[in-house]
Amino acid sequence: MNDIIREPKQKRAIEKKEKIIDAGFELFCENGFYNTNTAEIAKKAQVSTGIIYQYFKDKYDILIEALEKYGDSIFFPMINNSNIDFDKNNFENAIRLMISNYINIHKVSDTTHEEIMSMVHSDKNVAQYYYKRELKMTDYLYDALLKNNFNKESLYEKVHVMIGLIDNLCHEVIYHKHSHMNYNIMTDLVVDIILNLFKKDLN
Amino acid sequence: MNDIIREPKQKRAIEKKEKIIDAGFELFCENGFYNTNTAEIAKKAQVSTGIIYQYFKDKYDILIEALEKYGDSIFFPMINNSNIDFDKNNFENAIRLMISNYINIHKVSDTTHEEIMSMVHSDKNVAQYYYKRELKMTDYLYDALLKNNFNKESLYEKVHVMIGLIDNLCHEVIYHKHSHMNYNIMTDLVVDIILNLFKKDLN
Amino acid sequence: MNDIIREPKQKRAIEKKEKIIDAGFELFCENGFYNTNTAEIAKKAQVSTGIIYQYFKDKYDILIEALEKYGDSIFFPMINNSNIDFDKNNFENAIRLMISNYINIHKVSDTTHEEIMSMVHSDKNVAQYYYKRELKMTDYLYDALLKNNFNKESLYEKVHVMIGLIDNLCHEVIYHKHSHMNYNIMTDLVVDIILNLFKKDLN
Amino acid sequence: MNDIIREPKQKRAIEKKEKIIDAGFELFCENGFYNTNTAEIAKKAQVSTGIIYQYFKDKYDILIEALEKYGDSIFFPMINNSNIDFDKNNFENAIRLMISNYINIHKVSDTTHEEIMSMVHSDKNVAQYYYKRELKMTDYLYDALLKNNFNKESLYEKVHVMIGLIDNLCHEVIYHKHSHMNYNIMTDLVVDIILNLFKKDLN
DNA sequence: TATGAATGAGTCTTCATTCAT
DNA sequence: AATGAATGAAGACTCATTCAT
Repeated sequence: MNDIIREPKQKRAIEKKEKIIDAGFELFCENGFYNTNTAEIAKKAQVSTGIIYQYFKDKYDILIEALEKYGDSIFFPMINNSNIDFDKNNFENAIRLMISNYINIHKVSDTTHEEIMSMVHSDKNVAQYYYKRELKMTDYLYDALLKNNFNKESLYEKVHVMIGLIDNLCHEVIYHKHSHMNYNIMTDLVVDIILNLFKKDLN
Repeated sequence: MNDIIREPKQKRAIEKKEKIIDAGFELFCENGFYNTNTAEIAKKAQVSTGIIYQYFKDKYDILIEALEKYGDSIFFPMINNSNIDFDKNNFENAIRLMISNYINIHKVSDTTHEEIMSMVHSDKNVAQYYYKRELKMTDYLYDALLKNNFNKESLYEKVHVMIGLIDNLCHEVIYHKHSHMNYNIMTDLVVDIILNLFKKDLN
Repeated sequence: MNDIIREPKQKRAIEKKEKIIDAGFELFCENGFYNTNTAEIAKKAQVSTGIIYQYFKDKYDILIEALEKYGDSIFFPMINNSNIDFDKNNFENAIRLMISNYINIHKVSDTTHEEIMSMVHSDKNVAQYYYKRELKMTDYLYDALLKNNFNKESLYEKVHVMIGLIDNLCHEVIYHKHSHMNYNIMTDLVVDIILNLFKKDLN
Repeated sequence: MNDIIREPKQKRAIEKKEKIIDAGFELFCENGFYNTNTAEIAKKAQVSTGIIYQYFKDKYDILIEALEKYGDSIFFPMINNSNIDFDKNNFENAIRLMISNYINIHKVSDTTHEEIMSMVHSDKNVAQYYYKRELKMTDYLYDALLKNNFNKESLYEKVHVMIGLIDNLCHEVIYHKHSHMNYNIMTDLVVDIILNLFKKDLN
């Protein structure tokens, strides 16, 4: 294993490194880590195979750097790109918006999310990133609700339960297709539960 | 590929096949599918590499047969081995029992569940098994509640939401260790939500 | 390697050995020696794999015994099953009959002849059999012509050349399909040559 | 299967590919395709096993490329390296020269020709090459005779019969060693037949 | 005799990583 | 810094042959 990892400082070199990260991550997300080889990554990044090992310790290192770069947008995209208003008067809308955001994003990049979650479950470092982002997301919502004068008591736990509910619901809608399940009912159920969680705050 | 797959009929042969399935599955669960090779499986099963291919089409086939064998107990162990009483008067206890069952089982086999979930997310066939079991679990609870005179309306969806809540909670307790999180509060929260879901049934 | 090869004396055992030879030879002729495995042979012969090694030293030995058994009919089938009359007055007919016999037989078992010839070219023992049969065939024709009062001088060589001509012609007709070639002309040419070879005898 | 087959452009790489082809072909010709493994090829070519699969799809692909390279000189060497004069006044000499050429070349590379012919009989692609070369050879002789004012009628068929006669004779001389056969007589016989074939052209 | 389960050396092929240029 | 050719260990799978019953 090469132990001289160069940290690129010239613009072109930095671009090259980025290209490798992007190409690698795209392939990992499409086909999984084990089904992606370095030759493919190099080809997609329009780079030679040798150069990869100047910027990265090994193939796995590409994954790690990619997570550093794309963690936010990949793991919890629902808050990343949109500014949702969590005003008490708008709360139900806010929740429904989060749900539809989540579903839409995942519908677009189907395999991506699955391959990432696969790695979350099999690799401790990927799991770390996932949990870190989950925490960040929880904190973000916690702060947003606090700013909107929601009661602080058990707020952290409530937020976490809320995220879990939305997460489950969305997966159900996107992947499962259990034939007996009525997703409109289930969505209303989830929204009701969340509103109920915060009922003291909302009137 | 060898197309003569023997279906063992003699007692010793059946035992041998079982041994391979068990050894393979244990290794897959410990190290993941890609990090387990056939030589290791053979060694752990105290068997030659060749014999594997008399009973299984390929390495992947071992995984599939293992899922067939252990699917129930692996995917949704909380109901598998215990008979929980879902009488209305006992409902809160029943829920708390499911939660502690779940947590206890998973604490024992830490990596197992994670590696399995990894495969659920990366392999369509494993995912199939998972969803099938999830459905089975939902049906089981649905029937149990119906038998105890819970209202049929939206029952299926409620059960599914309930399972999701418990699932999330348990993962949180077992893996996450978010420092700010109070798990007693969170557990109470989840129990409350579930009781609330069925409040019309419970008084 | 097992060095105790049993020579079966009971009727059932002899039948079993024959069955193995037949099954093996059929498969060798269909798919080639290297693409045939002992499991297939055993299966086709309705016999266990183990028993093969009681009657045969190894897989190759099956081939050898099969050649012993089927050499005549496989290598030079044109004279094997038909009694052709080589009377001088009927000579042209006799030749044309040999040609059509040859073509018909080979059209039926296309791969057989090819796989056999492949082995003739790669295996010294198979080659031996081939040459032995070729000689036998030559002798047979030699005797037949002698009996019909053909001149003895250079007869042996003439017969050999004749066989070669017929052999080539038939292969051309069966396999080559050279687009520019007119096979009727070629056949007449070959017949003429042969008649000419024996012109002193024929008038 | 690796789908990145490199077409080498640097001189050294091209040499390496050639080395693999040569080593592979030599071994195939010596021991047959099935009795040659990639490790041997790599060793003989002074190359690592891995590199083989950068230049060739698989082991079989080496054979195909070798045929492309050596097909002419292997299949019909009698015309390849010598310019024979087919002038009518020199015709008998030309034929006798072809015969001795053929015999000499084959005496040198004994197993080669046999292993190749073995493959011709068992592999459709190799057969294709053989037939293509045979055709080329026929065309070459056809053109040569035409240029020397031989009659066009049935010329193609005559040439083909001639090649077959020479082919048979040479094999007889090289391999068969039939004890009763007088090869001088047989050679004279074959030459006579060929002269007779073209007797209208020759006086 | 007969079975068919079992063996394990051997085969092709892949791929992360290194190295000569 | 960069290339891409080269390495070779490792992996999945096959199959002739042996062995326990």
